[in-house]
Amino acid sequence: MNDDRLSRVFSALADPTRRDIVARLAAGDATVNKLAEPYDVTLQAVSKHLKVLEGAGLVRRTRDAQRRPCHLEADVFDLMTKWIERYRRAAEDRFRRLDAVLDQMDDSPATGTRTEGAAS
Amino acid sequence: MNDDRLSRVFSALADPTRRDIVARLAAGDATVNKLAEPYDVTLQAVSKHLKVLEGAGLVRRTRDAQRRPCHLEADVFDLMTKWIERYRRAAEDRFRRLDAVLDQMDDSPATGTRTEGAAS
DNA sequence: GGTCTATTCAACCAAGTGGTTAACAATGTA
DNA sequence: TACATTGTTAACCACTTGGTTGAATAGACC
Repeated sequence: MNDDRLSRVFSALADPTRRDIVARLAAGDATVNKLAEPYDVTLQAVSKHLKVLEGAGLVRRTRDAQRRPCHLEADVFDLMTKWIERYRRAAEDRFRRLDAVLDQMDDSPATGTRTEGAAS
Repeated sequence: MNDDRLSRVFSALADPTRRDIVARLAAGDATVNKLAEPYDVTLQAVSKHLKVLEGAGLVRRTRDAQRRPCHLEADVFDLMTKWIERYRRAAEDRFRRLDAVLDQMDDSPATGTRTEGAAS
């Protein structure tokens, strides 16, 4: 289910710590310890965050001896931007159409054509 | 705090029902009852969802007698896309740089220049 | 084998979330 | 005024979440 995936991605990014992790991973791969350093939560908490990010497909973890380097998976961003852009564009188009209608009303204000709830 | 706002937006869109509401509002304003129709949850649940969307700045509610028409606020999408695009681009750039490094390594495989953890 | 390092798993806890039902508020209508 | 419509608020419940501590796993090093 694509819907579920989108939910997991948005949910994962709803947490500031996780967004910060993503931001830092955008600059380069890093281990769990390295990632946990700046935050004043336990290593286990960060490990959990990474599991969430991995579950959302935002992060991939490889192996390097005991280390578990984390890598940002940029592809998933597409899923989000596509969803967002789709509805943003729809909303903006509708807004423009409304503007056009209002302009037209200004041009000929006596036609009596009401546009109440016109945006179907 | 901008951080907090971003958290609320992502969190709001993490729910499929709320995303669906946004999708439908992109096609045009609607009342709470109208919005609640297709879902098999109570009106109160939908009302709560709308409150969350309003809190995230995704929806604005006006007044029309007893009715409370909901309107999609497209501006907030910018906040998300900006955040997403920023890190997507960083990740992709880094990916391209890595490609370039690997290409160069193919060209001259005997230079001995290791690139372990090079993406600082 | 023993130990250090890196990371995860398990059990627990307080707070938050999505849902419910029941009651309330506000506005139009007979 | 009484009633119907539209929607919110309040109290509650099951489940999830982000955090903790403590124990376990896995590989490197001596």
